Amino acid sequence: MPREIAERRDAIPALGEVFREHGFSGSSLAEISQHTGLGKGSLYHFFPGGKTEMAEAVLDDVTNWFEENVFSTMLDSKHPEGVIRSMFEAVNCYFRSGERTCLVGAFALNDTRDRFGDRISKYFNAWTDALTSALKRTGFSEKNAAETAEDIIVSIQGALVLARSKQDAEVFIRTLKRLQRRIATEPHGV
Amino acid sequence: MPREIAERRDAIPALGEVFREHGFSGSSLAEISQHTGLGKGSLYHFFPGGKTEMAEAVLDDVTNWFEENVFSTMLDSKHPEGVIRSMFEAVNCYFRSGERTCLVGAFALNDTRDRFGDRISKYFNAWTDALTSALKRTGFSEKNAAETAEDIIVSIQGALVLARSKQDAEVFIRTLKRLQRRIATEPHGV
DNA sequence: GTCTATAAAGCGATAGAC
DNA sequence: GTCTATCGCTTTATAGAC
Repeated sequence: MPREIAERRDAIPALGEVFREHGFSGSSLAEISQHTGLGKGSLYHFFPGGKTEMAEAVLDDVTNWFEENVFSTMLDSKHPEGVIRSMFEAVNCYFRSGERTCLVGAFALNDTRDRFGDRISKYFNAWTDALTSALKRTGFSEKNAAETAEDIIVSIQGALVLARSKQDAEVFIRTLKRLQRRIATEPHGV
Repeated sequence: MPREIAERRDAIPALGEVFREHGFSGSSLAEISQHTGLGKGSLYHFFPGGKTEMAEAVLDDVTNWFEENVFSTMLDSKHPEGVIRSMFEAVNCYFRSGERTCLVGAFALNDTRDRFGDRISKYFNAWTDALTSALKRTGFSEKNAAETAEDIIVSIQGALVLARSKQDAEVFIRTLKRLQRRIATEPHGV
């Protein structure tokens, strides 16, 4: 049986939890060390760039997860309706029905964005492009697909903010349902 | 001519800027001292509770601003349509058309929420209640008013996240326009 | 690859002179 | 009310033994 943390990538999930809970500047190496079970020596061995490199690795991991599990199928599937439904399922699962926050969105709201701006842009641009592509293939006009994709991603992010603000995950669940209802009934043209 | 910072409340705007830019744990007393022009001695004279009391004062100030300039008229005005339009104008002005983030929302996304949970809840509950009240008086059914109010606040918060993530304030401007269009054309019943 | 020790700087907060 | 000096602690990061 392999050790729990034998290589760099094994530490990523725990790192993500720490950054999600405390933010970037609120995450100390002591907390990171405790939560990953790795001493400072090991942490700097795996991440010579220190905390910054750890956060970069987490952001890359988040984006890769979405690329592989969500975005890729949205860009080329023959069944865009099913793919969009799958996106909502994946989003609901990933964010634990509103109990979990979006690390990328949280990093964007203060000067942490200055450190990781390229990765933050990349995540949201990839999501926007993939969803726009899928919407177009369900019959949305070019312009309406782009606007609806933006609307959906905006609402998901806002629902995460409001759900955590009010300590009411139902806000998130209601929002996802509302969005799905809307794209099912809305006129798809301009 | 009075001095720029002669009493506690004069420091609040600068404090707000620092917390908005760096987050709570990322804001050091050195930075706060520099940006407010107050030495540590003065800061602790005005805010004996230290950084926590400073952030509480800023959150209270934000909520008071919204109470006085936005929420109060929404709760009792005879002209709810105009009041809702005014809300969007005030929101657009306050958040500088998407260039400024929401301090309350940003605090909510990590463990900073644990320190200020009551104030964060209060802000969003007051906003939700005021907007729901105004929507009901424009003819929305009880249930639809509550859901639409939640939708609008969710979208505003999400637009702030996405605008800053993509460094594109147009996301925010487009979202406000879209929301106003929607409440003007949507059926108001259940 | 993991540990301990340690450096050097920064942190929040306090004390006391003025 | 504002200042400087300082306390005690934590921070990130490195060095070197194992």
